[in-house]
Amino acid sequence: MTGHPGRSDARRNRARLIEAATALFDEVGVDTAAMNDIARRAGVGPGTLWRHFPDKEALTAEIVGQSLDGLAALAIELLDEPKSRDILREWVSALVRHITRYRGIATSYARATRTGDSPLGVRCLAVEQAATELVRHAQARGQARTDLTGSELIELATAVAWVNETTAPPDTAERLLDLVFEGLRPR
Amino acid sequence: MTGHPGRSDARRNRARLIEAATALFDEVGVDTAAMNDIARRAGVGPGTLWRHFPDKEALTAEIVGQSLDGLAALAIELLDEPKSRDILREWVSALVRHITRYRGIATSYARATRTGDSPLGVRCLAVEQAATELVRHAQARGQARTDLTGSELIELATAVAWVNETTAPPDTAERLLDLVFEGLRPR
DNA sequence: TAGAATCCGGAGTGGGGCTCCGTATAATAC
DNA sequence: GTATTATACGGAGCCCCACTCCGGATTCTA
Repeated sequence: MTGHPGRSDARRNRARLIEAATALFDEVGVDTAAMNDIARRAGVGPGTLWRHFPDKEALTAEIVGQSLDGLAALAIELLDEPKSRDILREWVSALVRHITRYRGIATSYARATRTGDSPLGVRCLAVEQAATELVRHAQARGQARTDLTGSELIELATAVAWVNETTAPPDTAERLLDLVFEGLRPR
Repeated sequence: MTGHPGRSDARRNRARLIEAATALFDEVGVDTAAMNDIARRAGVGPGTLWRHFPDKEALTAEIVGQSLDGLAALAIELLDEPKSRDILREWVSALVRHITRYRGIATSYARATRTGDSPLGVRCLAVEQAATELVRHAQARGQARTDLTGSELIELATAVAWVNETTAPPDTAERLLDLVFEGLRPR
């Protein structure tokens, strides 16, 4: 029940690395966090870090992965919710919150989506499929325009998350999402 | 009429640097273009490059600057156009085209907007003022919801430009802009 | 407890942004 | 045309970072 078999110190170091990376990502953001610092913080040599994770993206995927899977699961749950709930809006809010959880993830996420063979890319594909399903249901409920696709929804959510962590004053995400959902035109 | 007074070789080198940078930005994008490569391409030592432009952002500002000023000017022109024209949509399209002109500019633009004292930041402020004016006119024409601000418009445009050059398949910008303007809801 | 498989540590590499200073060159004065 | 001075140039070099390599240590197995 320890995941990989391998040696005991290897498992321990892997856990320490993930812990250290999570902490550093939380403090300074994914793009600013230096790999050497993560290794030092974990009490481990740089070589050990690079053996456990072939590149920085693999480490990012490991940390961001679970909550990404959670998003796919959340989408499936929402499918059965009563028609009164605005499932699409709720899910996109969760998606944006997830992407803005650590600063700099939006870029990694975007790159991973384009080249879907990486460990993070596979997860992104799952999320996109969940989005497609969710959009279909929302359309049937009359809560989304009929020509909207799951990819477009994710692209817009990622865009809002990125601008929220880059340009905009903090916590503008919800306001921007409102604008995107209702449109810039008068209703 | 040579701009800076200074020495003749200095003016010549400055011109060569801008030319080389423009070419490299066009080929590989702003973020990928290495300063040393720009200097070599201009037939100039690295030191010369750094004396003319204190950091990479200054060089970027020099190249992106003119068309940014053009955007502010375009906004003023559009104010006098007949009511049949969709001035807000046209201007935002131009803004997005400008940001996607060189790959990687969206990030520089976003950073510059937040810290408005840089050479690029000043230009961004001008664009933002133009946007505010334009939004006001569009609202008077009934072409924009009344609670929309110029900053929000720019944030969304920047977001779309970024996702268009990062995640999305090429030339999705117009489609995404349509979605943002009309909203994800059914009309 | 010895041998083998596995893993660790950290010095090292290459690239990129950026700096410093001895030297060359353009402008000016004579 | 020459000397002087201010200005600009060139490129070696610094620091930081992602990433690699291998001799040596540690864990597992028989």
